[in-house]
Amino acid sequence: MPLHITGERLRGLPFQMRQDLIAGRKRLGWTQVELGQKVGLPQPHISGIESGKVVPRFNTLLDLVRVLEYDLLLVPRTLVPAALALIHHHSQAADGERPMYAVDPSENSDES
Amino acid sequence: MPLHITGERLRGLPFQMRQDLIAGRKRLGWTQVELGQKVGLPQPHISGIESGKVVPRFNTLLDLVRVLEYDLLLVPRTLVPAALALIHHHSQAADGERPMYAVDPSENSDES
DNA sequence: TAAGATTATATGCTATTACATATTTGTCTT
DNA sequence: AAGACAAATATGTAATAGCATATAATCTTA
Repeated sequence: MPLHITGERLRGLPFQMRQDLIAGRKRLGWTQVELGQKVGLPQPHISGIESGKVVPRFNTLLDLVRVLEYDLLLVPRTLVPAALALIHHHSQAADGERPMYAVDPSENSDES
Repeated sequence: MPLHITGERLRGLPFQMRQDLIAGRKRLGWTQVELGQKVGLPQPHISGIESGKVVPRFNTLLDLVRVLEYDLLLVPRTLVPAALALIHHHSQAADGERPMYAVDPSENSDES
């Protein structure tokens, strides 16, 4: 199925991040219900987050990231390419390390 | 019960991240008003975010991170130390790249 | 096909961030 | 001390994620 990014104004998390969350969950062999239980969220919420229908709060996102064995790094943009190279070089567990700036510009912007 | 440290229900962003946001803003020589204008937020909001009184929504945080020339990376936890080493090695502008997992329980930030 | 498991959608209701505005406090400079 | 700039605090309203529940759609497997 074509995922035309434009037009479909999903104000969900960046596409790549959602893919990483889904990949992380499946890598651990968890269902949305199981993941939800570990972070205290109902399955519909996990579904909404993964599908980009809702944006979780930061703390909720942090919980998800942590149980999925990820972490969020705040990195100076000039160093992002180097960090990415390092990560990709070691890429062992699929790809879960894209920067937010790499996401398609059409899916997020200032809401002013 | 001896409180102070734990139990401090600061639902703000992780201490380190707030410090990085502040450091980034000051590195660019911006006031809270100026930063707010660039992301479309009033000064009191910037204040609340920086002081840990409120947690911005993800998109708001992303806007702040971007204008401050940072980026958020979702990294497999096993690779975080390597990424940190790389970043610290290049440490150009102080420290603006701690991982969220690094904030220990004593992240309590009520310095008063 | 049928049954079960998994995921997606729908609806109220609650909680809290976002927002606007005003006020206050603090710091620095003159 | 006074003034200007910066940052923090306070209040009220609006928008939205969180939540619980129910139900549908999809996928898997016997």
